[in-house]
Amino acid sequence: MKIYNTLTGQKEEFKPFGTPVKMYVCGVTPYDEAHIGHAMSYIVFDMITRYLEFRGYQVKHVQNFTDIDDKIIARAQERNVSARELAEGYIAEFFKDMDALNVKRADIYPRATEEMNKIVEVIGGLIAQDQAYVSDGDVYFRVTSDGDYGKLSHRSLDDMMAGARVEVDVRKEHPMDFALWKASKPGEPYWESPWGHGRPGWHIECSAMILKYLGDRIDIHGGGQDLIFPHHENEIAQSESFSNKKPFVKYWMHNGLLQLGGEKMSKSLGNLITIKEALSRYSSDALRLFVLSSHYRAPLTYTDEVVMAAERGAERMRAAVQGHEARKPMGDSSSPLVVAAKEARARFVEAMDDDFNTAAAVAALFDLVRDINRAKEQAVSADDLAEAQGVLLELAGVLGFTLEEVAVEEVAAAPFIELLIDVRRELRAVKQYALADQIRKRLADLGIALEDHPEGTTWKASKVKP
RNA sequence: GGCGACGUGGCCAAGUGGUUAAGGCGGGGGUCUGCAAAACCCCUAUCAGCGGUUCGAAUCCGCUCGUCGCCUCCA
Repeated sequence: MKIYNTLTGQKEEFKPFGTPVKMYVCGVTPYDEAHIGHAMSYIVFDMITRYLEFRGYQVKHVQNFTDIDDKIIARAQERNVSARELAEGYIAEFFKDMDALNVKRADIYPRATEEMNKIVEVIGGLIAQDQAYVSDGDVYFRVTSDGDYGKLSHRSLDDMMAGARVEVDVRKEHPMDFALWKASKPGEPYWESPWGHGRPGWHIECSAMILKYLGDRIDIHGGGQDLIFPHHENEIAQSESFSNKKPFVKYWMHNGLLQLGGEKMSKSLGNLITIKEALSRYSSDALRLFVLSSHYRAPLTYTDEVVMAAERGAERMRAAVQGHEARKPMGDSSSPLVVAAKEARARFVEAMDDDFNTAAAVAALFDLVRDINRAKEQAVSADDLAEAQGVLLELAGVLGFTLEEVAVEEVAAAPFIELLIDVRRELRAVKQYALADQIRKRLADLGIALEDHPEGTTWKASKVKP
């Protein structure tokens, strides 16, 4: 399989260093609710993890929490709680969101505040090698000590200086030098270090955690494209300088950014939609289909129209696996449906092997959906149908779809819905269609869709408005 | 100013040198239905513009127009 590597700008054959595949994905700074941009990123890397496992790789997945930084301190002071309490609360919310999105848990979730020993060790090592220096209680990384600084974002120090948006800071030797350790101000949380009380800079925690939990060379490092510079650039500089081993990361993977109404959704613009808000309107499968309908490296624009379209698509997939019953595989059926399922699988794998082309993989799934529905009308054997549905469920599962019916809060209302359906059946029996149709219409307005079949009437909750 | 991405049907989105340009949503017409819904069938594009390379280009090159991202906290 091939993976696009930001470092080289090319698709490369995936050859991990060994087993397990070591993967690190940048996590969040838990000072607020996670938004749908985070959802996109973690859905993407969830899909990548699931596919690697589907392809037989064992994956060791680490994701951090930046639970101490300026924003956390500021927010905690606003709310009059400790930085730790604030972070703790939003970490719990983050896990709720990820679970609701059916994002599989990483193996380890280290937190910056709990990795101070390793962080201090790495900073100390860099100072000892003269690649970092202490200045007024801060510690800075000396970018000129790293011969290939800028290789990930593909620009030179000269290019960056030409940007001219760098502030002059007398504490730094070079304007692009960045903080490894920040001295604390009075009243701020701090940790002990050889350079005085302070806290780690943003980039160093990831280097330290990777070195500690995965080693000095890892296979995949992921995050949003907005992290390429400066965050990941600095991580490479620190890590390779400290360990003297290259490459620090074999495949750098970056997802495109989610836009909202044409604008990038970002904390500074304040135009955020939280994951909870999105999930109150759409199913998690719909959000996932929305994300995976395009390539992970392409930017994506969130609009109600497009997510609603994904909701309808998700409903069609769900309907296709309805009534699936697990059966023993029958071996080699030559029925057209089973053959179609095999073809869908082959197309799916081919698409995914090409840098996780989920858009093409999803297309294969929808073709299988059509084949299954067609077969249902033609009353194929239960074994063949179960087999094809099983393939659809399996492949959809690799992309992280649950294909479970929309959870109905109205479940408590189910007996009443059944009652209305009974009444309506009586009305239809005596051809009181106007009343019968009114019941159907008003239930539809409440999000309950009725479907009349020769065998009787079924109902389901729907997120799609009639 | 520097670096980079992108522009495919009404909307979203694959395809990056050669059979009928995937798929989803929407729209139109059918089948089914008391009517619907769901499902199925059929229809709905020549790839921003111009020029070039080539036997042949959406796909390569150049220019023009347009959109966007990064360079600052950010997934």
